Amino acid sequence: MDKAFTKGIRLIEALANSDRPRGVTDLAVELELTKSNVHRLLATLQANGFVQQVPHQSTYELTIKIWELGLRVLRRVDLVSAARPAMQRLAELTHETVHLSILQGQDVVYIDKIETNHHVRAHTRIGARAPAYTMATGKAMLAQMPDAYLDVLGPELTAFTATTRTRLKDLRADLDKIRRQGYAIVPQGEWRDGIAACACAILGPNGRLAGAIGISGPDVRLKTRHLREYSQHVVSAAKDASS
Amino acid sequence: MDKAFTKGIRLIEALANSDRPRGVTDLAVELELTKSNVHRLLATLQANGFVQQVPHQSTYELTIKIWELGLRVLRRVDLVSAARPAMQRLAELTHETVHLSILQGQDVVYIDKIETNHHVRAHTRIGARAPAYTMATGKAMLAQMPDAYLDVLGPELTAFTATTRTRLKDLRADLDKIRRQGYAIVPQGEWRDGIAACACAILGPNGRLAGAIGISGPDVRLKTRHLREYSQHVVSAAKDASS
DNA sequence: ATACTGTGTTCCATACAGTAGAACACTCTC
DNA sequence: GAGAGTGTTCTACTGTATGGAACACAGTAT
Repeated sequence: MDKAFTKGIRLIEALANSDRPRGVTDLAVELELTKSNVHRLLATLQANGFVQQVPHQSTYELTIKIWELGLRVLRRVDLVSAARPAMQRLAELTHETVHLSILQGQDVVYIDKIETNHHVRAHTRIGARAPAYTMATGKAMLAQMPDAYLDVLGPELTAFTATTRTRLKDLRADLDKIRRQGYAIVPQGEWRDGIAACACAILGPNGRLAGAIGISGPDVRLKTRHLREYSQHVVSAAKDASS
Repeated sequence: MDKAFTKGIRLIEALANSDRPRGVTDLAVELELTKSNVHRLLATLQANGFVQQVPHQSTYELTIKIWELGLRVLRRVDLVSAARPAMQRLAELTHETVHLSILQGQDVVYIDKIETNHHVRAHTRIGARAPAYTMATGKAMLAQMPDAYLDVLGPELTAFTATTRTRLKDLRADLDKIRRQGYAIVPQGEWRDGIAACACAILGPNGRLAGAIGISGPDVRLKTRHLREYSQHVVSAAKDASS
């Protein structure tokens, strides 16, 4: 179904993922397409303003048109501006890095953050993805979804640290607990070692899941008792952001 | 050439431009396609994670995947982080709104800005587009391009305000002046009424045009003599951002 | 100078994927 | 319960995307 379109999409992704202009042959090899195919796809992308050739070379790169489209999508979601004040307050109360993320399939995507001024920082980037079942924000959101939601990811629970939940049973137990207490705590990094976090889901006006807000920092500083203490602030911040 | 792909791209754009989820028929009418066609395109987009159906309705909307791709493109350009310090300094020196933009075909796209704390603001949005020949930043950039660059836009010089240059001859004269003095001044809005601006091009390490930095504000406050006075700061800010 | 290997680009007949239309299932409204 | 809207599925045809080969142009090695 729509073979040419699928190829074009994969081409866009390939161009977005590389930080330098790419040549036709190069792309053809990576995507396992013929040169002529890639060339024609690039030509159509160029005709639509998504791609440009760098002058005096014949390599291609994406224009910022995709970025423009992406901005509009984010503006439609509008969670960022809605949650900003609550995030700011949370950052001042806890002096830890505050994250705002949303659930996208089985992944978590960071859409905003406020950095702490501590020296040791949990190094993350806005726009980054991570498996939802390994993150505090991800778990807080998964807990809001029907049980069936987990079925699709099935046995794909790969371990990233020693504490990563690799059995669906353990994960479901975590989610049950989160549902009961209203917030998620991950005292030891299940995605990156040494990171502790606390998060709570944000619900939209219709009562459906909108995203999650959370704090995180090095587990040597953020002990479980601190997380418990901060959890009330996280919960109220999430409540404030629900609008 | 690549009809299906082109249709798919147009579909993505249509979805990005509307701020609410869209139905199949709705989109089919707008894009002048058949329902089945739109439906299949949406299915492929969905399979690739760019589109999702809103639950309990059968309307479609873009996921933030496009935003993720767009962010990576912007990060590659990297002008934003390179120019930030210079923009900050310029804002403090002039107390006017500072804009960072790049040239995209015949348009200017804002990629960053710092707002003034004055009450009257030139209301613009990051990610917005405007015709290059009507903006201070746009003219500063066009002045860096070979004369032939203007030929493509040809007689498409439409007037937006009384001062908009509608004849190519006048525009070329403006650009000559800008080339000579090293910066662009637009004392009376040629795109929006009442806006005065001053801008200077930013060159990359290879000597090629990278973007432009500029200040703007209401012409009742920003008289030509102020613009002249500030121009040195704008020029040095642009020089600082060239790295 | 000349061959060579690597680019990106153009061309073209064939196969097959995308096309449009009709039929279907479903939800609302009247 | 009929009707007018939806979104979805199916299918036979047709026009388009396909990949291979030929081309043009570079830079490098012979």
